[in-house]
Amino acid sequence: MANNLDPVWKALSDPTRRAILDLLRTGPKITTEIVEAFPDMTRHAVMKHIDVLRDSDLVNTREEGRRRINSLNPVPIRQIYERWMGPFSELWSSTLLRIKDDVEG
Amino acid sequence: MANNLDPVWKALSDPTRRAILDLLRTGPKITTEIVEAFPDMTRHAVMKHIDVLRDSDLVNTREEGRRRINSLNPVPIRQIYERWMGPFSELWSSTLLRIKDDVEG
DNA sequence: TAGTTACGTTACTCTTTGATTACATATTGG
DNA sequence: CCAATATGTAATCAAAGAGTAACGTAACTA
Repeated sequence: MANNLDPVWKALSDPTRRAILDLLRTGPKITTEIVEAFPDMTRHAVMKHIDVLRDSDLVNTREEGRRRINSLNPVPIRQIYERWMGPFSELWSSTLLRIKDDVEG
Repeated sequence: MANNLDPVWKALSDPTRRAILDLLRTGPKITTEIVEAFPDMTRHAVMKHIDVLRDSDLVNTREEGRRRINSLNPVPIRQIYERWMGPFSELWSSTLLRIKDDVEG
């Protein structure tokens, strides 16, 4: 298992890629289905994003004939939460945060 | 309150900036203190990272004489968790995930 | 088997980003 | 006041990232 989450952070920094992950949350999709969900972009641009997601292990791809079935791997997202966001969550319940919410809300 | 979390994602995608946030988790720091925590980088490089963190509202800065005191704002991190990671957390406990873990582990 | 479908590879732009260098300003302690 | 401290601005540069375009291959199906 890859232990360095840097590529995952990089992958998540792009809104298109996060949208692809949102899409895959509803179930596996073949590449063409994903491409068609982004009509403002060329097929190749979307495929590059899928490549990045696969390289960072956020998406698994298995081939079935001429189709490639892409499915979400939620493990790296969970790792980001546990390893990095977890420590910050202590601050979410602090008094300072509540004050800030009051001021801004 | 800023509602678009895109700049926050971008800010978090850089390991140096995440390290700065980790540092600020222990309490507010003046700019020079942060700079000195990254001896492999020039002062300006670190300051630019602080600028990005401030622009994305992850860090608040107040001036005190010739010093700038930088403090962590955990709110955007919480928002990322709630708005984006939360929906995925359903999958963390799903059967699909357990099967996947078994296959890959 | 011929044409359509699904996907891949390579190469080339254009923009953004991370970092450096040089110069400048403001504060403060002695 | 003056030198050291703390920070800021501007110009520049290299590398990475996002997107497009052109061409190619393998598989299904009618």
